Amino acid sequence: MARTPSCDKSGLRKGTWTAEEDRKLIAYVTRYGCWNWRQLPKFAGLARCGKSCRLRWLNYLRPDIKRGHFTQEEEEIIIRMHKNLGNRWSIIAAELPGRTDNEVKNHWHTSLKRRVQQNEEAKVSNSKNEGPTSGNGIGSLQVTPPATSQISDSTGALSPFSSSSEFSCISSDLNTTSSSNEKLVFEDDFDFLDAFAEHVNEKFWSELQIDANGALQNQDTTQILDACALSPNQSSSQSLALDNALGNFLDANTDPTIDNFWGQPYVTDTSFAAESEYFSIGYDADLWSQSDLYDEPFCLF
DNA sequence: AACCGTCACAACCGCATGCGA
DNA sequence: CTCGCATGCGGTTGTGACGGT
Repeated sequence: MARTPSCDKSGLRKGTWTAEEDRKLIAYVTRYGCWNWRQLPKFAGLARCGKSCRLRWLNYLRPDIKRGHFTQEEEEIIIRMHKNLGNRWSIIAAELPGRTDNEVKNHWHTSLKRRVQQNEEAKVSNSKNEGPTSGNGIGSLQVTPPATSQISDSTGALSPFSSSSEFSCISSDLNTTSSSNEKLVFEDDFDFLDAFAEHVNEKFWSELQIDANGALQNQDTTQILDACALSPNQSSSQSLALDNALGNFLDANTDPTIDNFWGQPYVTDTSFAAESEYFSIGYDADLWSQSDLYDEPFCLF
């Protein structure tokens, strides 16, 4: 279901995202947020256009994405709203927590559209046979019940990054989530990344609560991420080092089998981040304040 | 086993919109 | 008001999977 990787004339990659690219994007957005999609790939060490990064994050990598089978209730909402609004996919998707406009749109074109058309045809046929009183309106639209396999997975098949029900009970309070009791001390930038990678299979996302717009709800977390954010004013050598680190840090620390890594629920623990000395050591406030790009508060995701 | 048509969906593209200078 | 840039949105395409013949 993926495209063959390719490369366009400008040297930017197109097509299927590799696991390594995903990890780079996740690591970068997780840590620094999406301060500027166009600039992001450069700092994240990705040979992708910003648009592609944004799309990949919003439609696939975001932690609150719900993937897999649409429930009957979700399908009814889509059908009803499409009837009223037409192809306003983003608005329709907004009514379906965890669903993206792209996914809703795809589901409509591949499944619901045909089903609704058949239903309409059936109604027309019935009306011819039974007269004008047979129509019941939108609410009567027949929605095919989910298959047995779908029923057995009543929570919906979630993305590799949200594949457990843990997301439905995310706690955002870093002060109360130090369950891991781990206090890690980071000696430099890359140790943070290494530590991040060590926890990437555990409970990372469980510490973050993200609203419908993808914004962090926990102020403490936002402040932390503000403080550790990387300035584009870094020297080129710093940027280069960062690129290398971002490209390799997870490889060096995560599960050796990529398939296994991506098959795991994307949940890890960030409580260590809140307690780390890294955030008070690695942040140059003066340098930071010089950057016009960062005048606005960070918006993670 | 090979071929072919269809399905599902990730990803791309172009246009629209919002916003700050 | 205009312009340029960043982001959002919806249409469309490309590709692997899968089932039927």
